[in-house]
Amino acid sequence: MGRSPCCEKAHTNKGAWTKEEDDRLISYIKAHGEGCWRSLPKSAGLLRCGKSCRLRWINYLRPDLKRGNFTEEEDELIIKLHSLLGNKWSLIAGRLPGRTDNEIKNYWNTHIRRKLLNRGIDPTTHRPLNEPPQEQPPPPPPPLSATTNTISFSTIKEEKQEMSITNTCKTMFICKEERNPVEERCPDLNLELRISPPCQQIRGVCFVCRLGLQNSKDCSCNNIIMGSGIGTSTANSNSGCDFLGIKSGVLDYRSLEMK
DNA sequence: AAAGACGACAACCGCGATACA
DNA sequence: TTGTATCGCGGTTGTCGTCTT
Repeated sequence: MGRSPCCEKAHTNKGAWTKEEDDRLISYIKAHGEGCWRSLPKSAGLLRCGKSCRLRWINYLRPDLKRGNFTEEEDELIIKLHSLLGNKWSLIAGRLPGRTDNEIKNYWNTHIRRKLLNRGIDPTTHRPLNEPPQEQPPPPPPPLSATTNTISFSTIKEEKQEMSITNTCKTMFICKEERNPVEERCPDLNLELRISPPCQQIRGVCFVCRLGLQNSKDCSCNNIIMGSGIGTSTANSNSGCDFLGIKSGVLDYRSLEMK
């Protein structure tokens, strides 16, 4: 039953990779291809965990990697993608050829985060720091045709991820605008997903409270009552209110479009 | 010049999803 | 159907180089 253990940790090297280890890994993968990470170390004569080999290959040894500084265009793309996807580094990396999730994650934490803070933007929410509470609900989003951004999800893996987002949405009462069911089967579809807090933030009670989590940090109706929240919550608006601590603006997937 | 602080990034760890026996 | 291994991901840590005092 099951499989044998991933690796014998007692007999594996840890820490920085040597040139010799790199060469062994590269030549083995060139000869046999990627995959079978579990058996790769033994076959390649490496005293490494398969997991470690995979990481080393994906992040540093792959021939298609683009090394060097990020361009301004890449910076802006990362920021935009992060505002849409959050810390989904692998998805973001999928949109930046030659860049890895680990590289982007490190770059985000060391450069972009600071860059956004200098701009007065919260790197987590992508909203202005110290944003004053809004008296009025945010204006309704402009017509879709005017706002749709195009993000191409080109790999099967990413499509799978998209599906998981959709499935998650369903379990979280997230509304999906099924404007054209045919598009769902098309790889070039515009998902037109809209993630909203449960439409029923009824009578000023947020979804978190409805789950019995009153006074939770995720409670947004406190914000309404106290008038001191991030300020976008309204009892009768679907747009712009917090949902489990995540801005619906951030979760507005209507702008994701499959290519 | 030395020591501590800080930044950058490579690598590890833990977890969830999935595959497999 | 169930238990376990594998894979892949995101968060965190460790280490090394550079800067500042």
